[in-house]
Amino acid sequence: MLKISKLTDYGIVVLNHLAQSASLQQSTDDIGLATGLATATVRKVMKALADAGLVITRRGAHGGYRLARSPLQISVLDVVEAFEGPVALTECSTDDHHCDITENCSLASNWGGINQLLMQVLSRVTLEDLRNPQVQDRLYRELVQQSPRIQLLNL
Amino acid sequence: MLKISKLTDYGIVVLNHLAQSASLQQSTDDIGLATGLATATVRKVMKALADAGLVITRRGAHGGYRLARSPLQISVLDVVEAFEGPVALTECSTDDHHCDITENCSLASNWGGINQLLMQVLSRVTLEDLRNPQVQDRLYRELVQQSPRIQLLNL
DNA sequence: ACAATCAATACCAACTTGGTATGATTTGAT
DNA sequence: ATCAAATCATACCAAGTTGGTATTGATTGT
Repeated sequence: MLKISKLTDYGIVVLNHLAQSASLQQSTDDIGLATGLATATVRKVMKALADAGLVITRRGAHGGYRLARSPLQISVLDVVEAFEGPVALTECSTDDHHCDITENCSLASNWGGINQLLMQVLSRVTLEDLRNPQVQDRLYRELVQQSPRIQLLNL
Repeated sequence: MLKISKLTDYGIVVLNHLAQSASLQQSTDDIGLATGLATATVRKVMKALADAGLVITRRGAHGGYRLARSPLQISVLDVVEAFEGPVALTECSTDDHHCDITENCSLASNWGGINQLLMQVLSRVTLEDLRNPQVQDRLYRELVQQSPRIQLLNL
């Protein structure tokens, strides 16, 4: 599977909706109505998004949520991390790698590399990309022609 | 998290061990001893690997397992799929995409693109790469200079 | 004051995952 | 043939995770 959680998926859907509604303040009810999600669920989703700083909330009457920044500046990685914490394919790939398999598991260091790679990819897909189907072109161009990337891989 | 399952991780560890032991036939006990995993668990791991055709089994006395092909020809994607089935970040990204959110969830098509991208990355990291830390160099070169990739992205 | 709205927490059912056990089947050696 | 060494196929269960909901409290505008 290697799948993201449903909550993360909902997060994307909600953000997408907020992006359409531009500067409009949206209440959880509004969002629930528009996306087909139960408002209770929406609340949970919004909290994670707010904690991650992806949306700005206003409490009280006529309050609600709006995007914290442009859809071009919100990456899939941002959303994934908002709901699931830092990307760590294995326990080895976190900072404190303590294998219970005391083995000469020299693989650890290299998992880190793959992690970086996946994060690179996810961080390059923006909310805007998800909405407009030119993803592939942009990604290809960025991955292929940007050289700063190599630095991130050489750790 | 966006993590792989422990079983998948074990799979990599076991394959790594088999790669070290080259042509040697290894029993589940051997493997368990070498990797620190319980033999019962090893058996479960081996079944998945065998079903996926990554190892070749020989039953009966003096039986055991060995790699089905060179570590250069076994990708991380192979192993991930062996344990977790096809990579599908969201339910939308599978073939039969039926959102329960009847919404204009036009995102579906684009998730597919990201999926492809991740699979590309995972399929380019081989077991051999995991063992020798030149992963980054190879990956960079491949991702950057191979052009056939663009075809896979244009679907 | 009041109503609208988010915040924080807690809860629970359903599913997934990790690990183990058991009995059947295959193979090689004596 | 017989027996021991192995894998095969299943099934099981405890523990953790996930998804969804409810409840109570805090904040804001009118």
